[in-house]
Amino acid sequence: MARPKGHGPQYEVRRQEIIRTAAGLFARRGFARTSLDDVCAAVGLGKGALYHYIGSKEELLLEIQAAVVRPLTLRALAITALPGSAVARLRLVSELLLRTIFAERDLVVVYEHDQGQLTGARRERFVTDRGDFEAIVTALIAECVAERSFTLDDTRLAMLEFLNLHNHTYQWVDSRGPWTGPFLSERYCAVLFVGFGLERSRLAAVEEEVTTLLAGHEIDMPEVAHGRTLV
Amino acid sequence: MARPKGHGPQYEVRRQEIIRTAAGLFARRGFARTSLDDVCAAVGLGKGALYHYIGSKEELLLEIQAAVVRPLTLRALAITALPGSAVARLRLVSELLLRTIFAERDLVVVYEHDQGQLTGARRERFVTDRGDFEAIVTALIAECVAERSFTLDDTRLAMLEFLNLHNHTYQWVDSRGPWTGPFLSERYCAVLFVGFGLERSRLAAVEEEVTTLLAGHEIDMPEVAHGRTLV
Amino acid sequence: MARPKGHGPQYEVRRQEIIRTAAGLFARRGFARTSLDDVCAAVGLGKGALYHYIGSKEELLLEIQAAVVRPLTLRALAITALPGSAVARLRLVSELLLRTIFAERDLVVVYEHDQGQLTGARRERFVTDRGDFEAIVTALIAECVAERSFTLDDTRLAMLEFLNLHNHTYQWVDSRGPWTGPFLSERYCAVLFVGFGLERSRLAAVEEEVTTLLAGHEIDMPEVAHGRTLV
Amino acid sequence: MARPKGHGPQYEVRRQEIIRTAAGLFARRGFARTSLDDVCAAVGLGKGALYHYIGSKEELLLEIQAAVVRPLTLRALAITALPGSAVARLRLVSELLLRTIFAERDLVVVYEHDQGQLTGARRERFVTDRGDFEAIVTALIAECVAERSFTLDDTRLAMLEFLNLHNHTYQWVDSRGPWTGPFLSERYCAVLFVGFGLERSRLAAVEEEVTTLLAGHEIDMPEVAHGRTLV
DNA sequence: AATGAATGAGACTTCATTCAT
DNA sequence: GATGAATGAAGTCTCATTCAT
Repeated sequence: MARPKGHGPQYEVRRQEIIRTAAGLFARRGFARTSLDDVCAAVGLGKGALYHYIGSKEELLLEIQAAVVRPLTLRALAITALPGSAVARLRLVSELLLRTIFAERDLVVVYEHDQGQLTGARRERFVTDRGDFEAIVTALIAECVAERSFTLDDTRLAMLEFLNLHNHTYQWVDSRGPWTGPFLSERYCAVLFVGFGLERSRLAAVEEEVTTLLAGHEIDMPEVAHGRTLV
Repeated sequence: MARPKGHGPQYEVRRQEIIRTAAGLFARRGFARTSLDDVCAAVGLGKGALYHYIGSKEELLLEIQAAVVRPLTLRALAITALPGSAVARLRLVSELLLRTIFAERDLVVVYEHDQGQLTGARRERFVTDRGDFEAIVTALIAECVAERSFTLDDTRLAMLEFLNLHNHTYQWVDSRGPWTGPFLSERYCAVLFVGFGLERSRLAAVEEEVTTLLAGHEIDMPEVAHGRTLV
Repeated sequence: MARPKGHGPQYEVRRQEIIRTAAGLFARRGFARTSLDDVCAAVGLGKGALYHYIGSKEELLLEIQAAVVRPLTLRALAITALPGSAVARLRLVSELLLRTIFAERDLVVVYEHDQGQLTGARRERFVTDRGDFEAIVTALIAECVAERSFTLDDTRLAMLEFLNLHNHTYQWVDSRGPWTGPFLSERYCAVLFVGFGLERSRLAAVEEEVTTLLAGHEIDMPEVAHGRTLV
Repeated sequence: MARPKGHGPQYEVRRQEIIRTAAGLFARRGFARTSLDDVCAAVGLGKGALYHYIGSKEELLLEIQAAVVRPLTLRALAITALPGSAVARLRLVSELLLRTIFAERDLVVVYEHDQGQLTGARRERFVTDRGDFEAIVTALIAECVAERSFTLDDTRLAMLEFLNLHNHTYQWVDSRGPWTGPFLSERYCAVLFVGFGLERSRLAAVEEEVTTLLAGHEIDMPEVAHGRTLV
């Protein structure tokens, strides 16, 4: 965040490279089990040089978290602001989430898994950021209820169900199935939306609206990536 | 010559006490961030004495994992063998899962969160154990399809959806909502089952069957526990 | 040494059993690398019980050392007192040494190898004991010179050569050659004695005298044992 | 990206210093009884810094072993390749061995004494290295037989006798006698060679040849060092 | 901008020994 | 005589971080 001035033009590039490389290691071995020596080796920098780019190991973790949740929140806000039914927009948020999980596996795995390693002010900031995103989802679900797409008495519980189903995907995205974000999004939402009270017959219309929205607007989302199989 | 090298009668009691105390610490601070010194302090033993009860830190982790997945599998198998519709039995497995999550928060949190810390043979054993449980769920879902309760083309994906929704609950069970396992189970299953193709009108009948089964059989499940709020 | 009174008749038997079992472990793994737990497991006793028989780990080591050097010294003294030429008696001491190395491999290995682990008074006692044995050998060599069997100007150096050649055998006795103590003794002495100035033509006579002495007197020596091959 | 991860120019110097200092401690107190804390104190480094230079305690031991056996083997090979009789060259190998024992007491003591502490692949490598050296000696002895200097039926046993006599010297080199390597070598070889069948009258000629070889060729050997007396 | 050396706290684990029963 | 539990010091090794160059 607050970086000393006077850095060369390559500084930020290198920095992002380090954050992503570190995320890859953290995702595989876990944050606590990965040493900064490992990071140095992976990045090709000496111990001292690494500290020119990161403030501390925990700061590095926070950068990873931020690299996930900040774009996610911005993009979800943009989707919320689109015209169209709330269900369709919720379906787009679902797709955003899953595309992100598939396209940024490492970052997301660290984000989901190593939340607990943050401490103090950094922890609070994380909770706030995550809360912002959850609020967007909750509001969207409430809109769905308002427009009579869903029949729900507890939008907060519905939000938790929505996020349970989506977020836990990080646990097996690497090792199972040859699915893509958009595919899983359609499937997840089919189950959730009908379960939330949407008439099954309306699903096709929702998908059509989603297609139209995707075609008609510049919606900022990660590219579609395929699941891989880990060694 | 070699007389039996047993343990005192208190040994196993103390051992379980240690496993549970350690689970509490691991759940809160994370496995990697919790030192055996912390465990010693919590159980009131010296470093050396702790090793009378555990083989190593990782062995301790495995014990925790086993304490979750082994009873879970046994109990799920017993439920599978009950008479009654497959949907009702799946609903009971859901309740088993959620009651376990609520009653054994600490153990479950460690089980779900610190899988990756196991290595070598211990890791393989964990994967096998988890696979056994997943197979039970998959089979039950297939039965639901066979009895025409669900309309699904991919039971494996359905299983992953089922477990995503349930398992991710551990992430917030401590800090949110004043819900119970049975309550969440009904809610989760209402969404999932209808999403999977069950007619909404049949939900009440399923619940009734569940009540009957619970009343009529000795079904081995953790007691109902309420959510708490962490500091 | 100073044992509390009132021990049952089995006490000393059990004690010797422990000493020999421990020697086996120490010989294989080294004194420092062998824990008393290992000893307990091998003997079939609990930790506490072991301390009824030994004063401490180092005391156990001293007992092993004593079990080697004390009989060795007594037996060597007895040989010295025999009638006959000094060369023949030196040859018998050689055979005593090598028979001991083969028959009591474990004890000897510990004796030779882990001298340095003794401390304080125990160390001094060890040095004294070993010095006693060396003095016997030196005196015998001096007798050989006196009787004109050897031509030497430095009996102490000759003693060191004699013991170098013999004692270092413990280093490979387990893994090499299918030899026996008496065989190696004849070979070693053939080289040494001729090297020390004995006329080669007299070797046969010495061997004959040795045979006569062995047949005509009750000479206390370990039984002949064959080398084994370790796994 | 990945730039060469070298070490500073002082690194190897410091490293050798550490290896030799550690050898001194290991020689006196034994490998197992010497802690890395002791080594740290002796070299004036913190615990962590020590690990910049060594991989582990056992690796340190291996370095010491290698520092003995590798030069020894190379130098013995060079001697083998010299012109001259086999006896003279065997006598030079003897002198090489004893000069090494005297000049590098600490390294040799550790080499001879703490072989058993190596494990796994490191142990195998040690056995191989030692075998190489033994093969050189055996071959030289066979040459002596071939040139009719010795009369032997078992060159392998002769090699073991040769090495027994020489190697065991490490056990007392510190505390006894004011001898030097060349002196002991002449004495040892006088005994061995005559014992192996060389005519005593030829000894002087061998010594003369040795002197000529030493004067006429650049033979790589440790400087002559005198025995010291330990506290 | 980068390096490699150094630090020092702290991690897991082992082990000789003692003690109540 | 014997047990198993407990102790507490010490051991090897790791690692985030700092610093002189």
